[in-house]
Amino acid sequence: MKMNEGVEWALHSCVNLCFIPGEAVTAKRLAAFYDLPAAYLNKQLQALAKAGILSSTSGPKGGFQLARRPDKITLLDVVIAIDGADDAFRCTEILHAGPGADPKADYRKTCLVSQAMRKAELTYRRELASQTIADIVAQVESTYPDSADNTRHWFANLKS
Amino acid sequence: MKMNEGVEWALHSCVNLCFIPGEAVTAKRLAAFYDLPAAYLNKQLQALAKAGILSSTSGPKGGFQLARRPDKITLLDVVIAIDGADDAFRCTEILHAGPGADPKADYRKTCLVSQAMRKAELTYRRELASQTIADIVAQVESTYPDSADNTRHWFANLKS
DNA sequence: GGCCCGGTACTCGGATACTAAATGTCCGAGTGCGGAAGG
DNA sequence: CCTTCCGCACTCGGACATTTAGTATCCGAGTACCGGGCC
Repeated sequence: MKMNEGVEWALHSCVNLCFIPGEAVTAKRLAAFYDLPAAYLNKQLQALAKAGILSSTSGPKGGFQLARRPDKITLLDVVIAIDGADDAFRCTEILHAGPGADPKADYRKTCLVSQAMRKAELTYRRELASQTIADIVAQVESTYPDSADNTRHWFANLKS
Repeated sequence: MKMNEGVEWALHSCVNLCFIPGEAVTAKRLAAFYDLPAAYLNKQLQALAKAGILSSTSGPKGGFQLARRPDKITLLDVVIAIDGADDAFRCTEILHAGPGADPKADYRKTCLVSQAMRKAELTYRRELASQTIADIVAQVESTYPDSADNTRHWFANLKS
């Protein structure tokens, strides 16, 4: 069980975009901030844009910005945009191959093993959905106010 | 985020082993029950044995059996044995590359994004740890008593 | 007849291929800006 | 001097390699049983 690494980048990028409201930021600059491969980060940002989390603009003065208020973007939204909506535990309905199986049964719902795993994943997703980008930003502001200021200045000026 | 498919097999196999107490069952027979590739299932069972969940015996009349009581085997134990203990979300501490970073800081603990993700995973693991193989077996017994009997007979007799 | 011993068949165990997916890179389509030309 | 138009530089967007991890298979090490030989 390994989550796409782009999720980390996407979350941090969303947080950083919160510090630069109303302005399009290019993938290159977001990548330079953490010294990430720009082209690959761009790909992740595209996924966020396709999911309606970011809005993108082409051409000079183009870039990405949040498509909606940070308190309307949950961590689950970002995870699903980058990593897909599929459950980690995939019930392949092996019971179908077992003796005395009902060919028309939907074991994804009736199999108790599947139910137990699904139940756990549900709590996971519920927890992710309960936290928003705005929450993270607020925590950063209160816990590391200097860091927040530094980030703002870095993106405001061209140099670090 | 995709979990190893062997987890499903391992869980079902553990449940089935509960129906055959005190007897070693070969990987081949466990695989035949669901028409799975025997060699690959064997590999998963080895992982369970290495984790101390199953005990293995070589030679004729050999096979696998539960190494401890089913109510002492949590779903988390099985997941970790097959899929590894690493968190799905891997904090690569990209903050280290950011401006104004503290080289000696452990961002896996201080990074708020990492904390938020870890918090969600913790609830997931807690939920998995709260359910045992014995719970699943008990649910099967009460919900599908016929299925439980069928399984017992299938393993008792050589034919289905 | 009973005991011992070797061969055999069967099991797990780990080393070895194969396949899919994540990771990383590259080039093309589209767009706004800047400058030059003309009025 | 102001307006218009063209070329350019910069951006996202998706198609294309590369590397890693998951999937699957195979053969060797070990062990209990079974049969024959010996006492």
